[in-house]
Amino acid sequence: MGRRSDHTRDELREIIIREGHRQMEEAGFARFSAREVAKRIGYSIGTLYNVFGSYDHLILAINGRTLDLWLAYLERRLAGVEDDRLHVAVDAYFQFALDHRHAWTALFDFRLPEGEAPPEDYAVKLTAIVDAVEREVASELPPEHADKAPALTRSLLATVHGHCFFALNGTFELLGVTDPLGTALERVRDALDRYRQNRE
Amino acid sequence: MGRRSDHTRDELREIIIREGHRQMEEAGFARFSAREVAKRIGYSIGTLYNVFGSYDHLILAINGRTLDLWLAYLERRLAGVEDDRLHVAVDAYFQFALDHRHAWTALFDFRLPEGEAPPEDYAVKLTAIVDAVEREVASELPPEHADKAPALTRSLLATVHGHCFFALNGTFELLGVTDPLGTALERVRDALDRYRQNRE
DNA sequence: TATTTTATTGAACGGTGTATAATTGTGTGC
DNA sequence: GCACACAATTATACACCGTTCAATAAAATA
Repeated sequence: MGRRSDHTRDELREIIIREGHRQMEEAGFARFSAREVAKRIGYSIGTLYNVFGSYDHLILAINGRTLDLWLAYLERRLAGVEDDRLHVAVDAYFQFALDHRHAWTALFDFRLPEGEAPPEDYAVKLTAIVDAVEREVASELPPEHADKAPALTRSLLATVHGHCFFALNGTFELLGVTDPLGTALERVRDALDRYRQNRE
Repeated sequence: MGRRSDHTRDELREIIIREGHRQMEEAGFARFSAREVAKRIGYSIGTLYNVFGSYDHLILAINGRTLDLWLAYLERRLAGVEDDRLHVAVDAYFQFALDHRHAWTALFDFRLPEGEAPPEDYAVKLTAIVDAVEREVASELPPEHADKAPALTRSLLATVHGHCFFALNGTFELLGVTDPLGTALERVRDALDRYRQNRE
């Protein structure tokens, strides 16, 4: 068969990503299959490779979609909130991960070949999330420490990530930790206290 | 061929784990292949399945070996150290991950099927590492807060893990973070200050 | 020595990502 | 209106993967 003007290239791209993301949410990274995605949308496997070039690029596109959803969720949660916005942001981190277990986990299961950098649009999506959190961190810092916001934001994200990761992968359950979110929030508060009390 | 008394079952187990671990360090979780391990030790793929029962159990055995090496390294680093032992422990966390990138990452890339618990000996190995760190955390806490050591240890491990993970998977590089270890150590100090200053 | 037990094999199966030659519908120029 | 060129799509082939299992051969037992 030849050209099938049902869809433009971009529409097809969108269809594949949508179904791919659904697949990722259902099956998880380990069981994800590009062939299965092709089958479900009624295209052949070859078409996926014409559109994305490789398995890795398909995964990057799907993970990019997850980042989009993540940022949108974060902004929705923060909209209109006046008090404790950073608290809400951390809670949203956990809640999104719990609501999209497999897709969220896939963000960290996938790794590019050594030395290869992620495409720019992927980096942009990630940075957008970090920037959104950075705004909340900055507003919690006293003005004289405003310059600490970027570095502190990245450290707090790592901190929260560690707690969230251990909560989802069963490590905390194995170790008897019962309130990962509450614990993560304690660590965030501890870090902010460093600057609120003018130590160092 | 039939019984080949070159090795006992346990010796063969050991041989497979040793070569499997080597393979894991070289290729990483995504490219790891049980068939390749079999080929390299001169046994057939069927034999691996007779010994371990499944791919998952083979991986668990290899990851268990990584945990053994991790604990041994941590103890070696702490041996004879008198000051700043917790600092050394955190440094050892990072250094082991860097020295055994692929094997360390595989600990977190691998996930058992939903609802399945890891075998007890795996849990024991993990707990041993946590306990070793807990001793150092406890010795940093004032006596009146000794009861906080278990929960705080698990939280600090998650904190350090998050920083180490982002350092290794390229996230920090993408975000311009230059000193992941130093940043993690700051977060550890912040958490300890909560109890050293008698807040809350 | 005959028989049972046990370790080991390797082929078969259904799945994967990847590459590419062949095919077919569409749009263009004559 | 028709032939041609283009571009999208497919089907097939390939080399791998984890998994299963009947067949086999060597050691242990009787």
